[in-house]
Amino acid sequence: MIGSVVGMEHQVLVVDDDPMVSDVVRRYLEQSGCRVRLAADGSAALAAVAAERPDLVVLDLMMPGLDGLEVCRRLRADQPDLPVVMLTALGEEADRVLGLEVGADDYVTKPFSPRELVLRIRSVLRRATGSAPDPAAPAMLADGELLADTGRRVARLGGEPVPLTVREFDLLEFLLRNPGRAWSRADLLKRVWGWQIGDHSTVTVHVRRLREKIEHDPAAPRRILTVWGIGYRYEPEVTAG
Amino acid sequence: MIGSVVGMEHQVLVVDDDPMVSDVVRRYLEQSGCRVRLAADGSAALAAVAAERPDLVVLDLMMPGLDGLEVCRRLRADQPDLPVVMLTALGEEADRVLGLEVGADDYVTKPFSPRELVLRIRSVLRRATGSAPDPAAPAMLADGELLADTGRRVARLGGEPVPLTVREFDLLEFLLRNPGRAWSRADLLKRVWGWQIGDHSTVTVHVRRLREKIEHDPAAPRRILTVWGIGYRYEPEVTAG
DNA sequence: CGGTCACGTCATCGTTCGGTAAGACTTCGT
DNA sequence: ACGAAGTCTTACCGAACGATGACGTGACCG
Repeated sequence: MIGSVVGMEHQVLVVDDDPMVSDVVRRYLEQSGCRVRLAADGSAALAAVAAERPDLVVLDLMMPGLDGLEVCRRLRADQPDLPVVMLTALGEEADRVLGLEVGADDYVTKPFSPRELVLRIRSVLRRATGSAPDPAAPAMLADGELLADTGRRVARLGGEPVPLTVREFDLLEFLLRNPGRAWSRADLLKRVWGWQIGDHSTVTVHVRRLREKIEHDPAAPRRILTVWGIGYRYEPEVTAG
Repeated sequence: MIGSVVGMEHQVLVVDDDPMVSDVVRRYLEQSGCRVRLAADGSAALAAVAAERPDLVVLDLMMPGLDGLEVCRRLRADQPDLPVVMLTALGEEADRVLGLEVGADDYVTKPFSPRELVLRIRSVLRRATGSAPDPAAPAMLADGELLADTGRRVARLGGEPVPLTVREFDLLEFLLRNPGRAWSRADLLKRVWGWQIGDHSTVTVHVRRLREKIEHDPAAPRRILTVWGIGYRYEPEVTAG
């Protein structure tokens, strides 16, 4: 059970030309307590946004006519605060960077688990509606000397700014949000990269690069620990609770 | 059973026409604390879901009669929240098929490592039960001073972390979940290693290594006891109450 | 058009793991 | 007490795994 978004019922506009997709998405969103409208193409989407004033738009990247990027740009021009979650396929040229560039608040790669999508949407909604302190999506993640400012997407180590790339920050953010537990490379690929399949060494390398930046001694990491035969685990400096 | 199992015991339905596969999967899942039901084909699966109300379904894609896709669709129509993990042979069709069309929550390609499958299943269950970012809620097996944290895959002896290898942890976990009775080496080979046949000395050696790490005096073990002529038995420090 | 940066991939290398074998030791039946 | 069967202990070695450095590509910038 996905559970309802606390407090109010949100209205979500789902824009996708494939009914197969939009239908599944709608069912899941409705289940989680959202009102849902559908639009099959870009211009319908723009019209629907004007008419319905949704709280969030789920936008497929590849569509006939106005594609997701273009729709997103026009939305941004008009309503910069309207949260947008992008749907992209793996094979598509545009990856997340492109999506984020035009101002999407999050993206989900196809094929995705509907559950995952709903979680992302809820997270974006929570952030967007600026609701009170939300333990599920704090803007600042801190552990001892290490601080991750998810708003500015900047990390600090004892006050000193640490330049992290997009991937590195995503990875760190995920680990900080899910500390203590051992995550397999496949898990990380899926939840940080949004890939269902892929080369596990990608994770290995990025963990290494991240360690290089946030561990005092990268050869003997104290935060991002290797769980042999399993994956990695973030060890909180300060034990929660 | 000793050891407060913090975190609930899930029921999982495994659907596969190949007993070879489903049997191994079942053993691993049971070892990791799930109750398991088997179904050999699609219609049996649907019946079992209706009758048993499992928390999660592991579904083979290729099956005679109703295949995994069809089963998944019908499940979705009825119970959109029931998590499904797909088993697929490495193939090209998998991506398109699996992502949206049927809404599987994850999939694992054959051949797979049973351990990886169990990790995925746990991961899906965790998300599904909505306890995602909760580092305090992994299943803990405890007996007196000894603690096995299955989330972190770390054991503790009186608070002090004890580094265990994958096999050692698996073995300990099994014994903690099945204390008090004697297990033959063949049993352990089957249920911990997933082997039907094999050298019994493998077990002997691993028990030795485990004792070395968790017994105060490995020469006079108080937890993992030898049952002469039979095998081994985990002796709970605290008698179940 | 170079130069830089991010990032995925690959090859290599050192480490760890874990199964096996062999000998020492203990238990048990006679 | 003796031999046989069972168990413990140690050492070894191939295989699996992770760390590391380097390369190729594409995006972005001057």
